[in-house]
Amino acid sequence: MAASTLTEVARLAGVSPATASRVLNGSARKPGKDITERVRQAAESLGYIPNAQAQGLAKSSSGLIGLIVHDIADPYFAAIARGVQEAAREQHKMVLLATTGGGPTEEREAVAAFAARRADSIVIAGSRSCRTEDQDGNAELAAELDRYCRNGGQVAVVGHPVVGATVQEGYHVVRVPNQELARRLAAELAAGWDGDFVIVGGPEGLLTSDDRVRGFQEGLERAGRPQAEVLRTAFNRSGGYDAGLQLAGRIKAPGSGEAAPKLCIFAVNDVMAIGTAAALRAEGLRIPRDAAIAGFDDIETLRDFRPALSTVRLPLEDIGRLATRATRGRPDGEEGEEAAPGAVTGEVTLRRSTEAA
Amino acid sequence: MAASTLTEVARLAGVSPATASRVLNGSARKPGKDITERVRQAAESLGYIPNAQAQGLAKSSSGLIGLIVHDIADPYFAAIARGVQEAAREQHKMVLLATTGGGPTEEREAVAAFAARRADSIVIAGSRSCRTEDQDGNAELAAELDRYCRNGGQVAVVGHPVVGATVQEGYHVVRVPNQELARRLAAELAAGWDGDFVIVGGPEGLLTSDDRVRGFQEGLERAGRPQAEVLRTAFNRSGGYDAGLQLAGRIKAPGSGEAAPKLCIFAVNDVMAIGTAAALRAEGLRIPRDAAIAGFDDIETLRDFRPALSTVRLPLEDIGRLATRATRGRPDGEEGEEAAPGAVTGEVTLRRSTEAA
DNA sequence: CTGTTAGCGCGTTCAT
DNA sequence: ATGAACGCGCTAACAG
Repeated sequence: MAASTLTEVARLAGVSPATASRVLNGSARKPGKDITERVRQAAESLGYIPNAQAQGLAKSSSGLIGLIVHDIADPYFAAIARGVQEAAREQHKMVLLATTGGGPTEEREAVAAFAARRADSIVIAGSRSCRTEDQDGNAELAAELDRYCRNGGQVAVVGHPVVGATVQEGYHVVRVPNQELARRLAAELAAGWDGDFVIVGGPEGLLTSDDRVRGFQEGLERAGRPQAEVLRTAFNRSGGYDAGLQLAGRIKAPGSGEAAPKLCIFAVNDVMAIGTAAALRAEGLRIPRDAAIAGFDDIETLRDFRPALSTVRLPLEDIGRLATRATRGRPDGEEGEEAAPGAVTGEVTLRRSTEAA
Repeated sequence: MAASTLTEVARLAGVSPATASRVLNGSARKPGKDITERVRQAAESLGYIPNAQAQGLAKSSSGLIGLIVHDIADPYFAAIARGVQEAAREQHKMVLLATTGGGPTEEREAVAAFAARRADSIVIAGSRSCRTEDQDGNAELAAELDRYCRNGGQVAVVGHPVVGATVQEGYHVVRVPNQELARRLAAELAAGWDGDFVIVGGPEGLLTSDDRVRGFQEGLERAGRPQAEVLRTAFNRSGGYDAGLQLAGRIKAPGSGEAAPKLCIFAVNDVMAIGTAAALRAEGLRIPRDAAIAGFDDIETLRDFRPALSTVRLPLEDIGRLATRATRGRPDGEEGEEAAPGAVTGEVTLRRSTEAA
């Protein structure tokens, strides 16, 4: 009852396995027209499906692309995954998924698993961490990637290079201008807002979060504004919610004279911003009446949120696509000096959630 | 520069490949304690990573689970994917992802690709279609699945069995009580709403959509209400938006005497509902003041949407988990007669978007 | 242009 | 308890 093999097909067609292979799977030189047809029919009638494992073993290349995310249900990663998936399809490859929760240890395991499967390339989409507790994990992850690359694997990382990874062939980084974009967001916000700013950030050491915090502060400084206080919390909705509760208390508590300067909250990603907004609302506050709020990423599913969330648009899907393509050189016969892997740019998008009115 | 092999490890440890294999990968009988240690060290120092392709070839089983979705960026599928991923991890397997856009032809290709990779099991998460245009595609898909199962593959489908698929060993269906839940939703809605109902459904022939439409109509009927008009549109946000525009015109246009009965709109999934709501808003209408609206699925990311969306909560993550587990028998040594694959239940969740006030 | 031979890296019988 | 030999299904280098 096992699937039929190439040998069986060959036998039925009355040819050698090699010939059958040449007909059915892409080979340089094509057999005669008559033979070709016979083999095709035999394969058809047997319902032959090539064994990719065996092909991989023989060719030492698996047609697999490994994708590492923190959480596939997070719309940020889901969007990137879609881009990766598309690019993979262009390359006639399949995507292997690994969800790690963000820890370097689990990421290392994922890389090892991909290496074991002989994935042709690996895309790492989650933010890097440089916390001291992750130091050892990062080192091991770096070592694993290093080995993977040395064995001919291709790696693309979104955002930041893995801490401690040796730059080498096959190791690509799709840089995301988080800092610069956060700076511009701060600039535009500062231009239309008189009150104070507060930043709701992820845990210190999360590079993506840190970049955005730093950029935002820079933007404030250049605008002649005082630095914003930074609240550290989890890098997800519930972290945003917690911060929101805290801020709500603060907004309502003090001698809130009618002229108390309103707060503008910058959450370092949209999902956190939504959480923060939910908390404020739960505490009876209105946006942007009682406080303004801005996010980052411009998650598609959140675009219908009201009041519309000011944010920075990131081409998530493109990022996934670019990362995947970077692991393959230029798509189908283009040239150029390892042409810029396609610069990622974002766009500040001010909406109602930060309107002063 | 290629990765080191088991043979190399064995040589370095001064043992035979067979022994090395027994030590490094799970085998019944364990070699001597001293040998074991030597092999371990050799493997360590060489950075040995087993070649899963070769293992798979030898054992004819790949440790792979194939997951088929319409679109991984759709939060519905992303949630299911998370569940699948978790269950896969329990089974020490990896997830292979295929995005098909929903067409049976692409689904067939995905199944073939999974079969080629010798995936141990396949989870199909997208809704089935029984449109006549998909008839041939369905038949081929069914045939492909059939063959896959006959070769020992395990299949789990979420919602409906593939149209035309032969029921057989290894073919599981995780049933989702869409119809019943829609019926209950209609009942609860009817109890608190005097106006008319309209249904925003997906294209006719999409089984999930059809079930929900049918169930809703049944619920209305049992409540003594007239059948609702059904608008057919795309099964996604933009489809919902289009329907919303149309409905907005209708709501505003007629001799809208102050006592015109308000409309309650049931969109067959949350994403469509959000689209519809966005369109109404864009046309200057308010929810639930000018019209009520309800969805289906209770997508997590959409829970912070305001006004809070009435919907039917579906345990999406569990569904993914159950489907995956169904392909494996009971998890790690449980017993019972192919115990109910874990019944999926949902819960009507009324929120502000359908408040009569 | 076709068939033959020899591995790819590993698990698993068998003997020993 | 260990090692030798074979086969998983296929591709690639040869030979014809």
